[in-house]
Amino acid sequence: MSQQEKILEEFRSVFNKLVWLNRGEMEEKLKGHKPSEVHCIEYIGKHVDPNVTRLAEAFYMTRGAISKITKKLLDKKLIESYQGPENKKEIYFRLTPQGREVFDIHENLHRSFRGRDDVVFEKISDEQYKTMSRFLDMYSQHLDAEINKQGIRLEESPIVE
Amino acid sequence: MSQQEKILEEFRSVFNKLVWLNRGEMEEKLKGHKPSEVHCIEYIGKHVDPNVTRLAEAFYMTRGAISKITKKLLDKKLIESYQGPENKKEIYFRLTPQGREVFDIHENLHRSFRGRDDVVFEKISDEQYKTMSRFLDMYSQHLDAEINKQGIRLEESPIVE
DNA sequence: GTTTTTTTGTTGACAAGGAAACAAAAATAT
DNA sequence: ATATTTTTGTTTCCTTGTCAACAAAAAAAC
Repeated sequence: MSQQEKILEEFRSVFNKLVWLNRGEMEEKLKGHKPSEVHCIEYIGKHVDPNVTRLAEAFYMTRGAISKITKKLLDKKLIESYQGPENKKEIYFRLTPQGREVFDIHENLHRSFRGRDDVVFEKISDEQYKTMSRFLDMYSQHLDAEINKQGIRLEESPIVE
Repeated sequence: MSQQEKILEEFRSVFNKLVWLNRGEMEEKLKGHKPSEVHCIEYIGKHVDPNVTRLAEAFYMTRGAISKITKKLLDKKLIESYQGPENKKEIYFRLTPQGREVFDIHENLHRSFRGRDDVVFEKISDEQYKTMSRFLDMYSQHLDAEINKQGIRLEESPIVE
């Protein structure tokens, strides 16, 4: 196995563990709310004039899927919708007081997760941070370029009728 | 945003891009086979006497889900099942020649993905590798310990009737 | 050796999310 | 100004995976 594969595999493993570990506590403290619902609440609480389309883009999900989630949140009175006077098409969301409660619980959980893992991050020097950050930036840029190539290639082979 | 959150966010972003980018080509080259099916084929091709339970554990999925996937693969004649003489309960899988073809295509794709990203990894020095690897190891161990705590806590609160 | 418990694989009911079709509104072209 | 195209949100149908219940086999307890 190459160094490349080893590093990526380790990333993946750490991520899986992190997700698995956090989900347990999440489910316990936020019983009755699905992860995707909490996710939406978090986004709505942190952005101005969020709508179905923004949420979909942020989560790499379809508008249809988000539409269903926000509908459930509206039914539960955790969010409410509003519109601007100059646009009758876009529908924005804001948290209700009950939604804000869920939002706060979630934020506190995140803080506690961060605290739990502090011991690890304290041992990282600034230089080590920089090394990793630089690597991730490089990789990210490289992938952006490759995604761009893909995009162009797709456009270059249009459906002919 | 703390350094901790920043690094994790960058990890997540790189991963999303990687998945997104690779999936495109995968779907193109392995048309007619779902990602989860290919995933199972890969595992079956690389392990001895794989069964539903092993696959489920490897992918963090339920046995039910795996059972359905392997059923589809059996119908497509990409895998076949066999049993040992001393055990009438466990059912193992192996690739058919057709399944082997899919396996090989998948392996080649992986090689090409690796080649595509070589430019990035070539720029990483051995020390930088070590830094990242050490960090990931530490984090991984820390999470294992935390998961253990969770496990114990769960066992300590049995359902009383 | 018999009984109980655990493991293994399968199935059916259910929920989540994607794809596509759609209507209404907005933006753009002409 | 009008016609066309794009954007936005919703709904329906379909696929995938989870959960719970189950039967058969194996393992463990007694």
